[in-house]
Amino acid sequence: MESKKILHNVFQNVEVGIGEVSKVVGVSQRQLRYWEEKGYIKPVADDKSGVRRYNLSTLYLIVFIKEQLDKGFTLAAAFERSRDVRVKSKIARKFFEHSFNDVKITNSDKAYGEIDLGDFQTQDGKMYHFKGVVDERGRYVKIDE
DNA sequence: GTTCTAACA
DNA sequence: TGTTAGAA
Repeated sequence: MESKKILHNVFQNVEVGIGEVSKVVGVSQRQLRYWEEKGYIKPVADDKSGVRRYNLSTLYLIVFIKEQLDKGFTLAAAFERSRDVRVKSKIARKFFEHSFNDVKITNSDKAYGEIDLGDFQTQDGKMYHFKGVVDERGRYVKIDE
């Protein structure tokens, strides 16, 4: 199997217990159970034992909510923000679909390069090929003629 | 030793 | 939310 897919499966199947999540993230077990009761998070379904395990995406969500709480947001507001993040990520992924297939390194030491952003249609219907450039001038977009 | 539910400060 | 009790 393709190594990329293998890694994807590995990450997808990572599960962490409530004790470790609580200790590492800094959220009490009581909170995690309460958030679940509120419907904000969901432990891995296929666990008849009653012991909670969380997958990676849930772990990310827990970390995000914790960060928002630390910033002073209420639990409800924190969860609503996490929803926004998911939607925004989806929009961004859609926009940049297949855009990172080709990244040309122009300076390895300084991490300069050109990202092939692909073809984009402007509002007037014309198609252009864009490249995202990172170099000594900063970061900017370039139209590939 | 860890996690669960339920109840109460 | 924290904490505690009693069971799994």
